[in-house]
Formats: sequence, C-alpha cells, structure tokens
Amino acid sequence: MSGALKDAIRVERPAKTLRELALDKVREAIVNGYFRPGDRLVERDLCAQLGVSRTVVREVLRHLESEGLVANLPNKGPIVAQLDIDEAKQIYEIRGALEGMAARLCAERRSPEIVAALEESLAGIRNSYRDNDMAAVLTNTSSFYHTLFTMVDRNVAWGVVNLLTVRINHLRSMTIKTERRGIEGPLQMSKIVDAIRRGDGEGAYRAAMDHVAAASAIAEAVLSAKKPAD
Amino acid sequence: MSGALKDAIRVERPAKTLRELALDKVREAIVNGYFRPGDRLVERDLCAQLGVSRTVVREVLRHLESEGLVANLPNKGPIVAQLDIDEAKQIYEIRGALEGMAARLCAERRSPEIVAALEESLAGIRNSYRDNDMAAVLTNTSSFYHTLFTMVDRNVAWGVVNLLTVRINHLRSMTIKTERRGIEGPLQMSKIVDAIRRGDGEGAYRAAMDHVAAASAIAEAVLSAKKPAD
DNA sequence: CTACAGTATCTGGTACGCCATAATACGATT
DNA sequence: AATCGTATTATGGCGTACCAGATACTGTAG
Repeated sequence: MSGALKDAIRVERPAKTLRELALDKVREAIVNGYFRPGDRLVERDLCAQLGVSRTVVREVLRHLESEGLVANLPNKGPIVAQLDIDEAKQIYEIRGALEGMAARLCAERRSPEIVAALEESLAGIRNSYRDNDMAAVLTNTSSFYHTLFTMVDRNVAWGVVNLLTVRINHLRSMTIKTERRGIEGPLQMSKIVDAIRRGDGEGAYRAAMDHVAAASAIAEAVLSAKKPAD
Repeated sequence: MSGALKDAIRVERPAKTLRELALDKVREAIVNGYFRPGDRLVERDLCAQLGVSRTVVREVLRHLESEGLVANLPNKGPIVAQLDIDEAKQIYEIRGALEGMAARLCAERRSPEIVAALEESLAGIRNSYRDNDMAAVLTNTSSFYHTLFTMVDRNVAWGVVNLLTVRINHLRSMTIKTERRGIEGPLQMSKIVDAIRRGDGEGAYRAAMDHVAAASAIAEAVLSAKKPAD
C-alpha cells in the first residue's frame, strides 16, 4: 500500500476539538450580529453560554483577537472590535488588489474549467438574488471568489481575503441588500468572467477592482449614514 | 485638569501583559531559528523554558497558530510550521501587490516628507550593508516599508504584510546575504523612491513589484537548493 | 451634596488535576 | 521466535479553584 492510496480508506473522524467548535460559534455570533461591536465579552459569561471552561474561552478570545474580530482593552478585557469607516475602506482596497491579481491570473491561464466554475457560482448568486435569499448571496459570492483564488492555486491570498472579510461581514450583508445591487453586483462579476474568458488579464484585473470599489462606495455610504446617529 | 494634559503625567507602565511578552519571545525564537521548522513545541517544556504557566503558553501557541508560524497536528500537538516553496512564492507575490499599491499611493501624493523619510531608511540600509550588519539590514528594510505604508495611512495593509513577512523571515535573512544583493537591493529600492519623487505612480508600482520579484527569485533558488538535501 | 471608603466585578495569571489518545516498551502465549 | 495483548509513558485537551490587581459601583458619613 503506497502513497496516495493510503488516505483513501482513512476513517473520517470528527477531529474537531472543543476549542475549534467554540471558536466557530463565537466567530459566527460576532459576524452575524449576536454580539454587537463594542459589546464586552466577559470570559465567565461566555463560559456559561458556551458550556465550556475558561481555558477554552480564553484561547478562543486570543484567536479572535489575532483575527481582528476582538479588541482587548487593557485591564478591562475583550470587546467586539469596532469597525471604523477608514479601516473598512482599507480592507476593501486590499481585497481589490488581491482579487484583481487573482482575476488576472485566471485570465492568463485561459482554462475553460475556470470559466465554467465561475459561471456556476455566478448563476448561484443570481438565483439567490431572485429568491431574495441574502444569506445564500453571501455564501455564493464567497464561493465565487474562492474559485477565483483556488483555481490558480493562490490559497494564501484566499486566506488573507477571508481573514479580512470576516471583519467587514456585517457591512457586506448591508451592501448586498442595497437597491440595484442585485442587478449591478452580478453584472460587474460577469464582466470579470467575460474578461477571463477572452484571456484579457488587464481587463479582468480592472473589472475585479471595479467590483470591490463599488462595494466599498456603498459600504461607505451605509456606514457614514449610520454613524452620526450612533 | 482637562483632556489631553491628563495623559502627560501618566505613569508609564510596562503595559505588556505576560502573555504578550511570552508571545514575542516564542515568535522571536521561531523566527531566528532557535526552534527549527518541524520541531515539536511541547507545552510543558515551554512552560519551563519561559517560566510561565501552561495557560499562557497555550494562548501563545494559539496565537502563533493563527499567524501561520505554528501548525497543529491532530492528536500530536503543535510544531513549528514548515515553509514550502510554493507558499513562500505566494507570500512574495502578495507582498508585491500590496507594496506596489502603497508605492503608487505614495507617488500620487507627491509629498516631500514621504520622499525624505524613505531616503532616510534607504540610507540606513546602505550603511548597514556597508557595515555588514545583516540584522540591521532587515530592520531598516522593514522600516522602509513601514514608512511606505504608514505615510499614506495604510496600516491594515502594513499589518497584513507584517503577518506574512514573519513566515518567511528566515528566507529573508538568507536572501539579503546573497552576493550582489547588497548592491541590487538598495538600487531597486532607490528606483521606487525615484518614481515616487517624480510622482510616477505606475513606475513606483512596477519598481516595488520588481523588488519583491527579485527577492522571490533569490528565495526560490535558496530554497530549492536546500530542500533536496533535506 | 460631595468625598471617601468599601465592595463587587472582571481580567491576568497560576497551579493542579483528570481524562483521552498515541506511541512504546514489555511480557505472555502459541 | 513471532505475534499479540497489555502496561507505561508522554502529551494534549479540558476543567476547576484560587489569587492579585484594576476598575466600576454604591452607600454612607460629614
């Protein structure tokens, strides 16, 4: 029994540690707003709510801190990180640079598989918009970019994008609900796919940049409209 | 006593928690090779070596894990992450995209302060090369890029670059020792500064990309020359 | 009504113990 | 002697209890 075959019969084990489960739970809770920005995250309360020990909770908080989802006030403890408008714009800008890079690489590869995979994701997004299922829009959008990166073996960049994206997730869920985004969003993304199909690296780069730039502009509008009332 | 004045007399406290100190120590130990890639990081041993409790050690390991410096084998525990050549190339590529972006922004701002600050860092690098002080070369190079990002208020991107850079740190220390790097490195960086000085955004972008591309090529050569013997 | 002391709350940190698992060594059985 | 089963050990995962220091809150005395 040699090499790759050995993995085939490997027994699938849960393998998830309690800490990982707790991490996912808390991250999810933050991302979809169960914990609001600025909320204090009291260790012992989390212990009770999650049903795990302080050891686990502390490790989870450290992890989320290094992800930028949680901020730590000295001698006061962790709170859900606040997202200021400048930081959000920076994140969109970085995503633009990286997604543009990935789009260019996809275009230069001229592979029909890539185009097919991207179109499948895009169709999923259109369907989700039609069904008004905003959660599905988000996951399908993620999968679109996931294929964009992984098809050209850029998993590190994908990891970075993912890391940054969770920090602006509640913004994302607001931007996609915006008027006209249901039409313009998929339109911009199809421009990316078009450029990739015809092997136009520069065009794919620009199209990807345009798409996040549009999202950034909407996010800025949403955010500055909300903050003054805050 | 009102407002800003209150901070003036504030007693400067260490402020660094024990965990942060331990984090820095371990990261440093990994980055400059005290712990080699693949080494197991046994919690209880680290407790003894660092003189802290297991709780702290565990939090530190989690943090380094999310930084990509430590990998966790299921049921075996943490080891120092191995760096494969493909991942290194991806990291250099991302740095190219982000540093190029920052350089372009610097050029577009046309501010003499930026040029002055960059030239100061560059002079530091030249001096360090002349003195054959490789550690100083690294820190000065970091400071060069630090100013590149912070002068245009791109602290998030700087954070990303920093995060990625630690993962290839031992590569960096090998590339700068390479023949001719002491001449070509600063030369390429001065091209970045030149482009910024004349407000040439596209040129600055290309120059920054060229610089990391060169570093990437050297790193690839170093890495592929070393791996077969491994 | 203000100042101050006491108290509750919470994090940062430590110590210790228990359990599960993996690997290894050891011993027994055929 | 080879194989199989069983202790032992090492280690991570997890939980609990405790203490010190900082902060926020509160009630009381002047």
